[in-house]
Amino acid sequence: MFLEQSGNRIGFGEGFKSMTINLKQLSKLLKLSPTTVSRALADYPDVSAKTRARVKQMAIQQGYQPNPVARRLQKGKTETIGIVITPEQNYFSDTFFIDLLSGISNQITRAGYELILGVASDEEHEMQSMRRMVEGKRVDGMILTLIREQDPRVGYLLDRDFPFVLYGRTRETRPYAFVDMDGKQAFEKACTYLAGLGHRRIALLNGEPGFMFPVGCREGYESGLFLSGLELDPDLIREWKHKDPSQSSYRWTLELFKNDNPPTAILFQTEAVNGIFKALDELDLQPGKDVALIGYDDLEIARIHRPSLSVLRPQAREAGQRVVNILLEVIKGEDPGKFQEIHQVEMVIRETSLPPS
Amino acid sequence: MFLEQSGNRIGFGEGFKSMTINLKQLSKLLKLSPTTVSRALADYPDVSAKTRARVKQMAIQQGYQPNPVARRLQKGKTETIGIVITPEQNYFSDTFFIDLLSGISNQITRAGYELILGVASDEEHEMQSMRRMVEGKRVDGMILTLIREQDPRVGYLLDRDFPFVLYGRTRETRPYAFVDMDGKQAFEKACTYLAGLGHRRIALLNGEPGFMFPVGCREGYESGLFLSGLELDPDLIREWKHKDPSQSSYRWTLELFKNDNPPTAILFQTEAVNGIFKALDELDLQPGKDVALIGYDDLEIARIHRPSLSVLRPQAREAGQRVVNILLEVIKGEDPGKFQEIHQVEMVIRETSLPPS
DNA sequence: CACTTTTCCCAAAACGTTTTGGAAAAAGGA
DNA sequence: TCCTTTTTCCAAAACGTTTTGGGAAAAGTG
Repeated sequence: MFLEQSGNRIGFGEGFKSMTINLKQLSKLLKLSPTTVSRALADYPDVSAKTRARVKQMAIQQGYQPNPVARRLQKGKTETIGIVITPEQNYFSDTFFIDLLSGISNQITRAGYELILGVASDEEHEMQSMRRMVEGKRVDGMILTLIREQDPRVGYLLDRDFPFVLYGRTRETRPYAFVDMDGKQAFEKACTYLAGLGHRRIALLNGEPGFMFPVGCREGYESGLFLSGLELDPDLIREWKHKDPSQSSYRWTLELFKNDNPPTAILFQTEAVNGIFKALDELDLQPGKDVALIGYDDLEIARIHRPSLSVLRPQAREAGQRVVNILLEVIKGEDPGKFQEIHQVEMVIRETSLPPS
Repeated sequence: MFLEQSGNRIGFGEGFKSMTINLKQLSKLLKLSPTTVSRALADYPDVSAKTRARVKQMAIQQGYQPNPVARRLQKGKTETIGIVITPEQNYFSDTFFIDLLSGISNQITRAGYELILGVASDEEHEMQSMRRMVEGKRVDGMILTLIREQDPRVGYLLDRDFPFVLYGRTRETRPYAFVDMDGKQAFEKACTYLAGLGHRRIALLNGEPGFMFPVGCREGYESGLFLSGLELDPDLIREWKHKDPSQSSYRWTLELFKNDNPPTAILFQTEAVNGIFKALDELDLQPGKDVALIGYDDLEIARIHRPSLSVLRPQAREAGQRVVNILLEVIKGEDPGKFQEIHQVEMVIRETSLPPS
């Protein structure tokens, strides 16, 4: 009864489209000025409680929603934030990135903002897509992922004082906001755990150089070895490629076991697990039994595989939410240098982290 | 020398932000009216070639880009299209969805449009996210994926005559635009191929019921059996779950081989491959040798695995591009019923489609 | 030359909000 | 009562475009 009084619906199947009412029409209906209606809805104190209630009720009844485009023009804000993804350079390990995106989207919606997505094929298009968003005044802020050691995007944005937050870190002396996972601490933890079990030959199958994340992984690995009184053997470190995680990790795993003194344990990013499993299978080594394994990222394969894979589990969803909340602060004018968060990563012990046989 | 004349840059590291110039300023610089400048840039015939050239040159020199928000307000278009994804209900088989998204994003950018992304946790939030975009006047059109047999989104959009295109199909009598893969033809092709090799017991490990895609797969499977003179045995059909593709397909594969007369070949969606491999391994059956396998979707695992997996390969990128081009037509007012495309799917024969042993 | 047509340009309005800067009415203070 | 303060509302401007509806000058036509 309430809703059906809505004076705007004429027919049935076709009245829907005209259901949109704007501020002027709403104000006419209320016999008030657009100013007052706007201010009532925005809870300004200079409109009486009575009329505010009346306005709000009518707004709901009429299904009024301010036109976001008009609001944006007036406010000089796009209420939009941008992100560019580069599928070619993988990291699209199913759950991980989706969890991150899910956390991001969640907070963005809650703030009444919009998320616009760019998909780039390579580094150059990545920059191009970002510039289009920034210089075309299409977004108020940017979220950057898959950060490189030397990342031109960061310099670009800092140069023009444009709000942004990194998921990750880069080598840059000027202050900027970021949310990062503590890859170093994670790999250190995994490494000392394995050493504690008695492993003396622990290998690292690391991500591609050039990106920032593997740097922390390696630091943690080295620090873990040191804390456990183990020597670093460069022969036990290999790096796979984003373009082809499985193939390259397969090759490097085989390589590792050509060693006179092969590893009894491997640390790696879970993306590379298929290649490792395949290589071990070929070498007649049983994962978990003959070689201990701990991966970074808790992908589906890690849970489904038998033996199930011990992993380091970053909370991507929470990180995504933080990234957005921070970005909104930076957009408001807060000092980006204040927001530098490093999140702990938990270790999930499953079946592939046993003592050496 | 050319660029450095740009009168707007003042300092160096901080002049960037004020580099944005608007139409009024540009027109003042040119000693023309904003009208003329706007029309010159839009290639209207009522501005002389000479001034048009002068305007365009100055626009480039000054780095002028029309403010998209202002343009949208005036034009009454958001120049934005929306998509909502639901990671929980998977289908996020790495390359597939990313390829689709990549094709979509590609065409959207080329048209000067924006792609806004919603991430929903379930069916309800999916609808909610879409309604926010539509009723909040945030988009000109919607792209729908992961279509269900009875899909409330389609009815909703048709009811209010809002432009949209499906990637997939649904059960709906009113005309609507879609781009779909010919799952039926693909599975029929795969099925007759296997039958041609001599397989007589061909199983189907199909996607979750309720969604539209598995319906076509089953039709193709049944039709393939029929064309090959084989009986349909309901015992050879099982369905895995989106929530947990690997686990459920693992269970159902084991189930299939409890049969007195077990299959010698399995058709399935590649997402389910991990569970199948695992089950076969446990049963001491060699993929390709003891059981022929053909998956739908050419994921990375299909190429990396040994033996490599024969697959049906949809051209997701091309489909994504078509979806956008069609949507732009529908937004222009073209009849959606005119755009109903079914794309062929190619079969890639690798190592898991041998004759029965 | 006088008239019509074409070429080229522009002032003003419009898109739908929010913000600015009052102003009228009501309430409070003397 | 008169003056001041508070409350409540609103007209007009602004955001940066595009579109509308001319209008002046130039070119063509007889």
